[in-house]
Formats: sequence, structure tokens, C-alpha cells
Amino acid sequence: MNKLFKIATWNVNSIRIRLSHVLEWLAVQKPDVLALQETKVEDKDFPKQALQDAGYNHVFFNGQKTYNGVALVSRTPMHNFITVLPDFDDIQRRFLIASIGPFRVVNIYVPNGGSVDSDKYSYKLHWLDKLHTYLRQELLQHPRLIVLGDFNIAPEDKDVHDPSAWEGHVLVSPPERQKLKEIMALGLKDSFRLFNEESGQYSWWDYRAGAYRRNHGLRIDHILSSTALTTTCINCEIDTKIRGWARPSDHVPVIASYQHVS
DNA sequence: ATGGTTGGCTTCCAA
Repeated sequence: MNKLFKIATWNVNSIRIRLSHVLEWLAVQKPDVLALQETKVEDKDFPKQALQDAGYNHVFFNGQKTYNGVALVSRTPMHNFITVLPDFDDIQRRFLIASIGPFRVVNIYVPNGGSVDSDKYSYKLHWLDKLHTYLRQELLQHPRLIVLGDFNIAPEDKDVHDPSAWEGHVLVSPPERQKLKEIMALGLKDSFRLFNEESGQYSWWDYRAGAYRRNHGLRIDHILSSTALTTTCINCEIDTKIRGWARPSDHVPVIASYQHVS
């Protein structure tokens, strides 16, 4: 019997502020799993109960005070968690892996990078190197791999509202794009681009300068599907309309659906 | 338009 597995990623920019949006969105979209980034709360403050009351009984989080923080919210049980990138002594909480049904799910909040001449940028490139090394191993053990989250990288110029204005800047610079390309060369496809090759498809708009009103966006939130999953991925879309909700996150959710034989 | 806004727990930092 064929069954659909619907999974989404959303940088909520504070789960405290955005909890009502998350609950409302879950009630409408009803994904099986939601991967969150920038939760910005310590684990003791994560609103686990509210999500469980909404039918998402399995909630796992990896947070810290003020910055970063990732979480997985699921209707079905999760197992075999990993919360740190191996071989990388990092105090920033940006990484969470779990097994969910037949899938291995890797939720990431890639460092923003600040500006290309900053320490944050070299930290970003280093982080991507460690991710690459880790995913190579992970794919051997878990061929049905989904890597999703806020990548803070627009893969191509068509993912950028004004490529010439953005040229060389963080989020689009060639070195970080190259790192993403190398990670995808392990056998991970951009699920959104399996279905839509158009430009002008964005997942993030800066809060500043009326960027959303002018549709000055970038596509930096992604769901990568391993080779074993690309033929079962039947849809991937960006839920852009909720950027227009009252007091929104600067990111919107990306949703992918997979068909699998159970 | 080298500007502008949001979140955190602040008199600024990160995005």
C-alpha cells in the first residue's frame, strides 16, 4: 500500500514568538514532520506540550539561549538522534538528525556567514566541510536520506532577485555555492528543482527595506533528497503566502512529499 | 537609496 510522507522545513526566527503561527500552519498543512531552525530557546523552555496537544506527540529539540537552535516535530516516533556534527567542537546548536520510519532526516541551520571577509564566513565554510564529511558517511549507512533546513546559500543566480546586486555577497558567494555543489555531488538533489525550474521562487525576504513588499527574496531554505528517494519525491513547494501573515518570520516553509511502499 | 526591521533580554549583537 502506498502512503505519503510529507515533511517540511521552516526557520521560525524564535519559536516563542512564532508558536501560534506554527500551530496554525500545522493544522492547515498537516505534515508528518516539521524541521525547525532558529528556535532561540534553551531545551527547558521549548513549547513541547503545545505541539503534543496539536497531535505532534514526538518532539525533539537541540537549543541554546538567544541564538540558533533546531528541532524536529513529528506525528510518528523518531529514533537514533544525533545532535552534534562529529569531529567538530562546536557550541552552536545547528544540527539534529533522527530516523523517522524508513527515512533518515538531517535538520540543519547552516551558519549565516556574516560577510565574506569575516570570521563568521570562514566558520561557515568550515562547518560545510564538516557537514560534507559527515554526510558521505551517513549516506553509506542510510541511503534514504533527507537533508533539509536553512542552508543560508542561494544555489544559483535564478534563486536571487537581483544577482548583480548580490554578486560576491554572503549567501551567494562562489566558495559557499561550491561547497553546496560538492555536498550535492554526494548524491543529494534539490527537491524543489525536481519540479520547478523557474526563477523568482524565494523562501526568505529580509525584514529591512520592504524586501517582501518588493519581492526582493532569495531561495536559501532547501530539502535535499538522496538518489534512492528522488523517484519517490512527488512534490516540493514553498509556502510563500504566510510571509504575509501578521508578524511573520523572515523565512517561509518548504514542503516535500514522498511516496513510499509500506 | 550603503538604507532598512526583527528578536533577544539589551543598552548592543545577530540576522
